Amino acid sequence: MLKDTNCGELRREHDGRTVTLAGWVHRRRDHGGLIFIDLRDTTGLVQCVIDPSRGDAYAVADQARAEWVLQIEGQVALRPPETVNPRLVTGEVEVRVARAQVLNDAKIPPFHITDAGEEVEELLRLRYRYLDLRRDSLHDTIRLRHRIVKFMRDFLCERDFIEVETPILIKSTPEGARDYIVPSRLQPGYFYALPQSPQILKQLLMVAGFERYFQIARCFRDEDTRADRQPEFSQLDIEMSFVRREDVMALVEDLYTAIARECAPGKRLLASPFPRLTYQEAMERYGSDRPDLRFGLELRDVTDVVAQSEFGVFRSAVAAGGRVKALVAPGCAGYSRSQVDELTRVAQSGGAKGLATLAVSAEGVRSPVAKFLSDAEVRGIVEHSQAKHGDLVLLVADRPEVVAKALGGLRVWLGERLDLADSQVLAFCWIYEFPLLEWREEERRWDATHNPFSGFYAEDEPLLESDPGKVRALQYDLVCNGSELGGGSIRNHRREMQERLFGLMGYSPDDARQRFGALLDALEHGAPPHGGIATGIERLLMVLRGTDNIRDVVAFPKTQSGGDPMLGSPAPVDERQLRDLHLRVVE
RNA sequence: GGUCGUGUGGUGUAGAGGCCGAACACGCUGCCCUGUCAAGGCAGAGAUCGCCGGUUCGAAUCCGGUCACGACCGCCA
Repeated sequence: MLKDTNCGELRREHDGRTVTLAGWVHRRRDHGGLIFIDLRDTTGLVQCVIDPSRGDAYAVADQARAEWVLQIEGQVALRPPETVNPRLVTGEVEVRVARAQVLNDAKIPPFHITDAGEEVEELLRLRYRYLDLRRDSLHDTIRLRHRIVKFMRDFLCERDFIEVETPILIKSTPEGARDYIVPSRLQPGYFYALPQSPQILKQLLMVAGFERYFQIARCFRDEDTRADRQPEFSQLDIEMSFVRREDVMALVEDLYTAIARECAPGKRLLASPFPRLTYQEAMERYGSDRPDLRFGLELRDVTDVVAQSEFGVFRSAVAAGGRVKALVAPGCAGYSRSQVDELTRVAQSGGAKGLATLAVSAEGVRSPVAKFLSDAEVRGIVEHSQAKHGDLVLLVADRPEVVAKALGGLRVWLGERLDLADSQVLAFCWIYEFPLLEWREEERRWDATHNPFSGFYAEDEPLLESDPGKVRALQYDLVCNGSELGGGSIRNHRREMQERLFGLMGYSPDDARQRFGALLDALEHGAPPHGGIATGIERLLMVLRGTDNIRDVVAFPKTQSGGDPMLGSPAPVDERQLRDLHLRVVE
């Protein structure tokens, strides 16, 4: 080794020890005589002092510049008391340099490699990702990612799970997300697809009798990115045989509780065991199936209060089977016209046609719609919404889904604007009892709300014929701080039932065989009852690191247009390669 | 497919039709300096304002297009 000690690990008990370090010049301070070099390696940094009396070492320190790679030999010494730096973990000591050697020089960095202050344009950071990753915060995130993944592996191995790798080149099964496809050289005109998830393969492993499987699985979805979505990402994929919903949930809850304790010591769990909300309840109370439980701001139903109102917007919405719900913005009664307009835009982006507001104060209620409402109605709204003096009541009237989406969006927006969420808190919760199916009006068919292999409550079976939208799936989502960390279900392990569901989803028996033949066949060969879950690695890291940008938790992320500015991907390929693959680029 | 935002020395910003032959901070180069830690002092180099076109006597600034990056809607079983 070119080093025998890590920079960031030196402490006062190492006083007097002779060490060899190797790392990067983090900062150099030249006093004309003395030169200080903060030498950085993956563990942190330590101050090295070079005295002019050390001729060769001094010459090295004299010419060294930021990000040069040096090997330094010297003696650890306690700093003079008045020069101790309490902001550095290594600040009580320094290394008195005896010898120094340049292992490599470095160009002037294209941007400041530091977490202090300014944000560098992200494109530049991505082009030089290997430099950006040197920053403490990113470096630490990638190391945390490793610790979490290792923790998951250790945790599951201890509980008799085995990790199985499943193929990356599989078969395209249209529906769901768009597949990335890979042309076959040996079979002209045929294509592989990259997995959107190993769903079918892990179910087949259950049929194969492994009983407890997991994988840190790479998944690929050719859809537009978002702040929390990349074209490729990782999931902790789990599947278990002979389990009930409770077993899977308990396992995952134990795992995530332990991760929070071991890997995020600064964070506090809001509640343990994790609260459980039915989908119905989550939508009613929070207007979302992934509620941020770090703050209240629950939605209140005032439909009954205004059902007979003179106010046409409310009355007609109710008459059409819709609802009127309220959200209280605490302390916002004084909002200006433009601030209320902003709230309205948020509501509209959630699909609402408009937003009615009531400002509650000691003097009474001010509202642009007051003239349409009776005193009793105004009183009823204030009472039902539990608004206090100084609060602003926000009302949306529409179909229940629209009301939920609009007010749910406003709730999240207000949570941010009013800084209601404690960033040190992890509010895990489970959402369960999702509807199994939803009606797709454009395609005139039922479709799985989550996953077409989900089982459902046995007692709901008659509803499959009479009212499919009411069938409750054995599906559960793990949610934390308003982010969907993952979801899973108990699967259908009998062919007849799975085929029946495919039928409801509009697949002919032929279609179903075409797409899911291997799984359907396998279900006939003694498939055990089974279920599992898949949770996003990046989503978890985002929550733990408190970032809203997925690129912060991926070593080499892609841009919004799916490219990598460092590698220059995607890129054209040689004519020769295309020929081998029986492809021609048109246009 | 759509909506919105951003693009000025190496980096981050300022600039709102003539005051811009583009300012500031950091960085960089040179000189000075033996206890700093975002070291300090002095001097200096460095950008025609993403790209193309238009309006105007005159454009970094206004307009159109385009490219890149980002946020969002659609999409993400």
